[in-house]
Amino acid sequence: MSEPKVTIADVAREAGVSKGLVSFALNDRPGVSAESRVRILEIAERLGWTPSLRARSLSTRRSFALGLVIARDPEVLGSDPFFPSFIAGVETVLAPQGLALVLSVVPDEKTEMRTYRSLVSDGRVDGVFLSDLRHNDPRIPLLQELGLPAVTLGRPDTESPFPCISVDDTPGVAETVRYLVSLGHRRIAHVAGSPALLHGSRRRAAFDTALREAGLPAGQSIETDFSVAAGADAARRLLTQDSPPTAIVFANDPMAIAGLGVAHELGLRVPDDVSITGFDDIDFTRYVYPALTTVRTAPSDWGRAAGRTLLDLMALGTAPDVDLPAGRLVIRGSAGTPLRP
Amino acid sequence: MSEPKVTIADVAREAGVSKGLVSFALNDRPGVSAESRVRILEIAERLGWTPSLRARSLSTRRSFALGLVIARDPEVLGSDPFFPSFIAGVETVLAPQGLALVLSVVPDEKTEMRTYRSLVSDGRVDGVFLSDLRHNDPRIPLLQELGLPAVTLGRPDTESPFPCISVDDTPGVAETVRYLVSLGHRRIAHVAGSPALLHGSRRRAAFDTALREAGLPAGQSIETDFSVAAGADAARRLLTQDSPPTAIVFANDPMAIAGLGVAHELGLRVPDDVSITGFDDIDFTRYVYPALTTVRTAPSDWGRAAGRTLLDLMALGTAPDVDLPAGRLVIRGSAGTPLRP
DNA sequence: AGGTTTGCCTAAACCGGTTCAGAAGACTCG
DNA sequence: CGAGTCTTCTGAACCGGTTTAGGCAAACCT
Repeated sequence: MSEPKVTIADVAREAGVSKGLVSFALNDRPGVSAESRVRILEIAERLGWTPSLRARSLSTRRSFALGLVIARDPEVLGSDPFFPSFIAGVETVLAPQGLALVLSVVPDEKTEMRTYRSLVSDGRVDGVFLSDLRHNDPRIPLLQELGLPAVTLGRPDTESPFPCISVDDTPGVAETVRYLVSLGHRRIAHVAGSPALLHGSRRRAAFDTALREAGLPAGQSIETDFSVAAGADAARRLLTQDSPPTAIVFANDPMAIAGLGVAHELGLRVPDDVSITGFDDIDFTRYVYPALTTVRTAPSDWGRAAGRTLLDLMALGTAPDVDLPAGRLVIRGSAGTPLRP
Repeated sequence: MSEPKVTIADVAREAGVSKGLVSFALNDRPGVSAESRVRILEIAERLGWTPSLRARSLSTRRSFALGLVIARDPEVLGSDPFFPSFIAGVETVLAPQGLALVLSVVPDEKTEMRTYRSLVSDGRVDGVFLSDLRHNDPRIPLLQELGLPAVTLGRPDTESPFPCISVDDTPGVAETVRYLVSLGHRRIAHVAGSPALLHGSRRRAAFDTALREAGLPAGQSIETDFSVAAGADAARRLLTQDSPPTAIVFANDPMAIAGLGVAHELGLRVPDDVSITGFDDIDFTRYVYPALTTVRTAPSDWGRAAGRTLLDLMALGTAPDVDLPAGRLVIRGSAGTPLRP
């Protein structure tokens, strides 16, 4: 079956030159005559030579792979389409370069730190993506100490030596709130994501600011862990109290969809009795009823940008931050004029 | 920062023995006196030696990584929580062994085949998981030819040299149909998954059989690609025709949730006017309205079983098939007695 | 002319492990 | 006591590339 792998030594012998020269020719580096170069390439081709990643790894001390460590409760992970799309985006830039993606899904943050350490000490990856950025993220100093190139998904709130790919969630949240206000809403609540996560607390801050700018009093906010279950709980709490909000801004779509379910269950009409908005514009949003008004983000663009930036960083030693265009509000049916403001 | 990596040569020098002996001691293989062994281990420990995966890879011709290639439209991938959970399950068995998971998300089947080839020729992985099994799956002969250990997720419909992890979907579908019939439904339709995918066509066959066994005439089936959008389209077609079905069995939850949305949009009451059931019991099902009656499956158990089986296969050269317990129907509110049978 | 540079190439070391042939010493056995 | 066997260990080859030091000849000075 597996015909004996042909090595550069075979090519060298066939071409009557030294191993070193073959290596030079193959990597087209100077110091090889044009004539020899084509002959060597031709012979390598004819012999069906393919480079041995393992040998190359050993001598160049690179692994030709990038890492992504995801620390999330599998439950939360499942309902969040961010990662599949993000990964698909990353792959579009890695694959052409012959780089692989090493994925780790770990249950908690402690394991996460250990995982980074072992990825490095095993030399498994040449760089990593840092997602779900947290406040004062301990992974940044860790990776700095480990000397591993990294790209952060989101702008860290601490000093960071790494380039970041970020998108400002503020405009999307602000647009949402303005839209709701323009429809006549005055009691607007927010179901926030995890306050430990930067995008969670930033969306919340954006919400607070937007209310203030609309001249409204501070609204209710409930913190969650971004999970569908927590979103449902929060919605229930908000909607079963006295004088419930007429609109709820959810920090992500899965929670908003759960909110829709809760509203229906409570016999409330959406958007007549309560308006609901989401964030991310996942696949589902178009197909729930009423279709979800939400802010569109583009996870696969993140993936592409992150991949490119990490490649640049590794090749050039430095890479600029990337600011992705802010998400725009997509208006569908789940938000409307309140029946009883 | 990065202190010069300590190698077995350092340990050997320090212990006053040869490199070979150190290697033997470290891998605890016979031929080392108990005395030397502990001394070498002690010194390795003291020096902070850690094995170089790269060097080991080169000399043992193994990569200590397993591969998963996912060929799916990113859109479909995003709404399907199978893979995140599956991967989390796989990781629980890989991580303790120091194995990594190499993930590839590719857009189409052609790229998929190329990806397998390059994973092998690069020696990136020691084995792979074969998911989304198709009829007459070309990946099986390919992997056989490439000599790569593999585990199939689902039982292939062709001769296969690989162990498979499978679960029989028939009981779940049958239970669903029986339940609907017991509620009084007579016109039951099916929104099937992709006929190219084994689990798609098997669920459909199970549906047909179940109807027959209930003494009902063949029901309507619509084929889809498992995507939310296709599910919504199918639901719309089914529900807008003359004498629409009173119940729709969807081949997965995302489509069922879309079906729920379509029903609402058409002004139909669920379950009074139409009952809807899903398959998989994803996170969302509990939180849509009405909560989805569906069949529970356990993707992370698949992951664990697949991981263990692949490890066994690689270690022992053979591993038995695993039959996972069939999914049971989870009764919630989306299916009920038809108002107008 | 002699010395320096340049272009092309080779040999060998190196990356950090594993593995194998065989040496040296201790032990067994007839 | 000498041959044979075990155990323990060494040295070197090996995995398949990259990289460096240096050799040799032709071209380039002045």
